[in-house]
Amino acid sequence: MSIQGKKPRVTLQDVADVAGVNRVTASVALGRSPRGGTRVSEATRRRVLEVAHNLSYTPNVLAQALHNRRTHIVGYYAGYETLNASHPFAAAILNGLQRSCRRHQQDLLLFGSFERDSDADIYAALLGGKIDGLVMLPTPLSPALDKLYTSPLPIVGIANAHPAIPCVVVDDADGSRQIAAHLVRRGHRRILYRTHRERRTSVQRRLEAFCAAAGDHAMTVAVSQTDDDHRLTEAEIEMLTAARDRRPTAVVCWMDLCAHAVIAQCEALGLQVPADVAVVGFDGVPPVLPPARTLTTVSAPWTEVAMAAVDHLLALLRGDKAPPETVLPVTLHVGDTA
Amino acid sequence: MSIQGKKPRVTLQDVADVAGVNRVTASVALGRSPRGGTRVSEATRRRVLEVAHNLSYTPNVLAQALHNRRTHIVGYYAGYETLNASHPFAAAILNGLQRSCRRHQQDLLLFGSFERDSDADIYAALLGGKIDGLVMLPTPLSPALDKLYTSPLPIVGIANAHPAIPCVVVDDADGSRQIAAHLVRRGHRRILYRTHRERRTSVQRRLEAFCAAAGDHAMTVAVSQTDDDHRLTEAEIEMLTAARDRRPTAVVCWMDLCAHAVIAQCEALGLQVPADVAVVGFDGVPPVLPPARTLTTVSAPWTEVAMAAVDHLLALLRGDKAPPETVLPVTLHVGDTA
DNA sequence: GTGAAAGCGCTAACAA
DNA sequence: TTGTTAGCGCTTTCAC
Repeated sequence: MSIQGKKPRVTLQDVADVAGVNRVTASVALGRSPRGGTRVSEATRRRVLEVAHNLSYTPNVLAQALHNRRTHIVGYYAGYETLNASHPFAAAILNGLQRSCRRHQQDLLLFGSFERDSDADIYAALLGGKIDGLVMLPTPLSPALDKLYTSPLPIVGIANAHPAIPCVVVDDADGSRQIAAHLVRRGHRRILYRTHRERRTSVQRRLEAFCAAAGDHAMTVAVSQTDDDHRLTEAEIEMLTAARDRRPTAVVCWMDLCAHAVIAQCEALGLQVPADVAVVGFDGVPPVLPPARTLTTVSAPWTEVAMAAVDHLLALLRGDKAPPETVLPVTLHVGDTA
Repeated sequence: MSIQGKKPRVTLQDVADVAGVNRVTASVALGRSPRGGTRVSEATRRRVLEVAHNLSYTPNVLAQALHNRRTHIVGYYAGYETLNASHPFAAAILNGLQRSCRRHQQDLLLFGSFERDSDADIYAALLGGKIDGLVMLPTPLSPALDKLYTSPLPIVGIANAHPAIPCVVVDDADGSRQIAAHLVRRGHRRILYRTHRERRTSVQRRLEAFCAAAGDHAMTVAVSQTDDDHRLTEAEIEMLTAARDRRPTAVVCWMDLCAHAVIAQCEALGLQVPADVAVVGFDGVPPVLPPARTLTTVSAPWTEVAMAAVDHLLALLRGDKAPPETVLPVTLHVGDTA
């Protein structure tokens, strides 16, 4: 193992000293300056460049950032949600953020879940100046974090719309309508819609659009609201195991992971999917591993959402403005579960 | 949408001005200083704190970092490999890094793949001072990047051992031996071992240990080396479809994703898994979605590897030293494919 | 207990 | 074409 962290970093002053010029001259010669073309003589420039190379000089981006007020770091904050990269949704977002950041030569700083920290700490971490702007997943925040939206920090939201910031979302309502239309075609009339308790806009929009569309198609919808996406409630089990002519013939879940959990539990209850109950999800991130069941789901372009979010954020940083709400289209993918 | 990026940040000077004290006094009063307890009067301190709170003052971490030479940011660089969060391995690593970073109050900066950038650019990005230390996936680097190992930047490697830096790896050799033992018990004698062309130490160790163990167990091993983990080569297909008494009865893959691809293709060729060919993987990251087949694989604690890496990195930053090679144990998980 | 001075490394503006 | 001055926001050292 090498002697790490021992050598002091090579500074611009060092380069200037060796090259026998002023710090500033060296700085300009290194070419990042505006009209550096005429400022430094060709001879000097070459000398400085050579010295810099010999010394393996790398500019201290911190000092640059302090001066320019630009770190070229974009932050991602998943709200109170843990940023679990194993979660297909989170992974898709992360991939999009990375792609876009690379394209724009920005670095990506991940803010994980802060369960333990106070809101003040989160606020400080986010506004400490490490990042130029923030992409976030707007969830119902505590009041203390509402300050975020009026802070000097440029913010773009994804997945959930929020009136205070530009947001990039998918067409939740349309997805729900597509699901409803599909189920009607398959002859379903009694639906169990499984939603999430937290009032995120995307969750709400999916639910409302589905209920509306279901009404138009003369389907009856029982709505089940829960915190735990992975376990059926007593009430749900009771419904699903009721008499054949009364129980719902399809379960629509607000997101894929929930749908997969439902499938597993239905099968455990002796219900065939989709023969006895059809199951539909929402998100449609293609799995890397071949899954047991190909879920019928609304496929949403989460990677593109993340990329658009970074684009908009950088527009804000340039002083341009970003559209309040960008809605990306979704598609229904019919699998073997509904 | 709010007026973003307009308000100037509130600075320590602002706080000091309003509180009617010197910048320094304010700084000390804010309590980050060593013996601030006695330095500032209780009255002053309270006043400063109150003003700071009223103004929603957040210290500029950049300025702090410039002074302290500590950004409290840990970087992760996946080498030339794309950091694909959908890849179970990458996701497990990311989760581990995040957990450990949060625990240690560090931020995590992701360096994506730099395919397009020159080595010099990578080097500059990594050494620019944004990060205090780096966790990386040592892969056979270009000579230009070898400088990284002798640079002042503290580095800890994961997954692949590298003599120049402290590394955290899993017990590749033991995993291979467990696989060999399992296959012998199941009566396999002719094995196809599918390895990767790039000479990473983990890949090498798995291969060598497997061949050695296979030899001990009197199994014959055909080694197939390839760039493309997802597609069987002509030669492999030929082997697998040879006469029953000559073809390999088991395929051992250097990693899970490869194994899943092999399974799919074997089945496409009309070969039953595991009846006609058994398939074994390596990595064993538990999938979030229920997979079609439960792979027989060596399960490695990648999340813990990542966490240990951050721990060691922070030890280096403290001036302590980290063990050259930390080896974490693995376990064979017998699924339904071998 | 408090203020003044110096410096972290860099760059924009102004002189020479 | 080059050097000087000043300042980004903060903290540590040393006088008062």
